[in-house]
Amino acid sequence: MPGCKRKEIMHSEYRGNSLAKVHGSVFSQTTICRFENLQLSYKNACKLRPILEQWLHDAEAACVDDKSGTMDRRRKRRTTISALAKDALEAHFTRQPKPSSYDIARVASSLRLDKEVVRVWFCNRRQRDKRVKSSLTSGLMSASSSDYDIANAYYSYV
Amino acid sequence: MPGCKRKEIMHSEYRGNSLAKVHGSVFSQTTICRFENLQLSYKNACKLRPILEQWLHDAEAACVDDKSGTMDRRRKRRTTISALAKDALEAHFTRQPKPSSYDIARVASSLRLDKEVVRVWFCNRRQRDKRVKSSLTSGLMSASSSDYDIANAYYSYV
DNA sequence: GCATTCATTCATTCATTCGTA
DNA sequence: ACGAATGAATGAATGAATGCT
Repeated sequence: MPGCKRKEIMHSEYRGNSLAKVHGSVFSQTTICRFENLQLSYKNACKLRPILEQWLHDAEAACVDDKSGTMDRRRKRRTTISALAKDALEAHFTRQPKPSSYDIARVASSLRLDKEVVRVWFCNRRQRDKRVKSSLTSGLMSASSSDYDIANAYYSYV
Repeated sequence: MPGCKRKEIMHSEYRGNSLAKVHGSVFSQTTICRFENLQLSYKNACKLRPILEQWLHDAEAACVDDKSGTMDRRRKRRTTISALAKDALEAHFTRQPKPSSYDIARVASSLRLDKEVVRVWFCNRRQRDKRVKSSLTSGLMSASSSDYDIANAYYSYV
């Protein structure tokens, strides 16, 4: 069920200016999305729930602009990993989810990717794996399980 | 083959007021059109099929007006891109479907267009490209024809 | 009227920060 | 160092406005 309020909330955030800070923390569209689709770890979800729910409750969007834009150092340009490479990485992952730095180097060179990119890919892959397995599957946080199943479906095919 | 029922269904929707909601989701004329003309991704089409088919089946259009029209913020007025500019963009696309933000800026200024407009144009162009190649037109909906992905591999030059 | 294009919203992937062992 | 939390950037789904013809 897509939250109706979300749009409003996100809106201001979406346009550069952070908004309504609760407890001094603001969250991105990404996190809201994960929350709504139950893609957070159980622990994480529990922590965020009250905060996010309060947001969704408070209709008012008293945009507190701050533009704390302490834009840190240049962000590395996001690399696009081809589907081909992804398949290869996936294969490696099933065989060895936690490759040594040597393995990483090998894979990286074979796929013409930066070592760091490969390393990070495995990190994220492990996270995802864990999320899928531990987040709400365990049934704790009952909620409407059907929603989760749908979300989960996305992962089932990589 | 144009669906006969479609007109009726669309009609009410077309005029601002959402109608017969199935599962709470309503679709626009655009989406119906894409569905009928097989311009959706395989996955997307599968998802929509049951819903849309039910619509086309249910003759009655119990218009549930709600005008929940939480009319979002001002929508940017649609810019019209001249044929000339389009040709140029197209040329750029064949050379580099995924221009860097710097390239975008360059193209934008050379064509006297807003950077954002150019960026979005490329997004949409890529989508179209993918749709055409992967949807149903080409591969008789063979599941994982990743022609695009393979082609894309060439572009991943970091 | 139906189809296509510009625009926006929603979901996922690469990337970074931060606690902690 | 490593995983957990989090986000910017990107892709995917969808729509309003515009064209055809």
